[in-house]
Amino acid sequence: MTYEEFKQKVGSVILTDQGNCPVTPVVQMLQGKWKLQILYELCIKSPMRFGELKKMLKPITNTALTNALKELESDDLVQRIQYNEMPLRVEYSLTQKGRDLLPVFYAIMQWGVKYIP
Amino acid sequence: MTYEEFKQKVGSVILTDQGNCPVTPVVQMLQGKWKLQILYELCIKSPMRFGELKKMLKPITNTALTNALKELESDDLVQRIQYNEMPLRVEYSLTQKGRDLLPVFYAIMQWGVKYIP
DNA sequence: ATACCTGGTACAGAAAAAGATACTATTGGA
DNA sequence: TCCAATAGTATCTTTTTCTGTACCAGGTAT
Repeated sequence: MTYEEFKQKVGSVILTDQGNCPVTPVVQMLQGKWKLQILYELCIKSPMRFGELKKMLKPITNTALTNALKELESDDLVQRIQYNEMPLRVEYSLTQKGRDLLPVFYAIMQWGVKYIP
Repeated sequence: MTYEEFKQKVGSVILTDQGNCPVTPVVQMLQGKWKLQILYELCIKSPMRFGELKKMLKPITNTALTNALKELESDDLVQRIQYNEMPLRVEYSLTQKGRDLLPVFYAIMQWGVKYIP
């Protein structure tokens, strides 16, 4: 994709607010030390339980995992379902909105293939 | 793109390190309050001078702009060229590596079109 | 001489993010 | 009655990031 193609596409698709980068809010939604790794685990396997995620993301703390999951949930990227069994079971999975990030991740990975050794 | 397609593509292309999200380092490179907005301005217009960027990104401070540009430069996403005229002129532009992020930004914007009202 | 232009630096303080440690609620079972 | 398991909370400290303010350097115009 060239500059010019990009400008054309950007211009016609979403550049309604002059000067405000439309990519920023999306990347802000993915910011934080753990969110992307959580989404990645949920891309690979879904649903996953709290403790399962914690094991995969070791050495994450309860606090960090809880906070990240809450934010992802409030952005509607991740769904939380609680089963009131004993012991308690809570499962996390991607929402449709979350799954729709896959092409973004894939574009990033293609860039990574070229530039990360 | 579905889960399964993603897993297949990820698995074959880049998932050599088990459990480590390959998207994370790229997003980390874009983190920080100003970097994306700088890249975005340089997508729209390139090259741009220091003062010109400062005007576009107002109310950014000198410190913040300098730091962000230095990091982008050290990641080889942005190129700095200094012309020793008077008054001094310094121009910033995207490198090829930086321009190759355009498909990523475009994928993000397509997602944004669907989910950001 | 002095003030002004561009493109920065230096440094202190405020604010935000992350980490460490301890604790809670539910309830099934020994 | 007390312990274990899961899925968290609560609170404090440390670390990182961001901001505000002042200043510098080379050269030019007055």
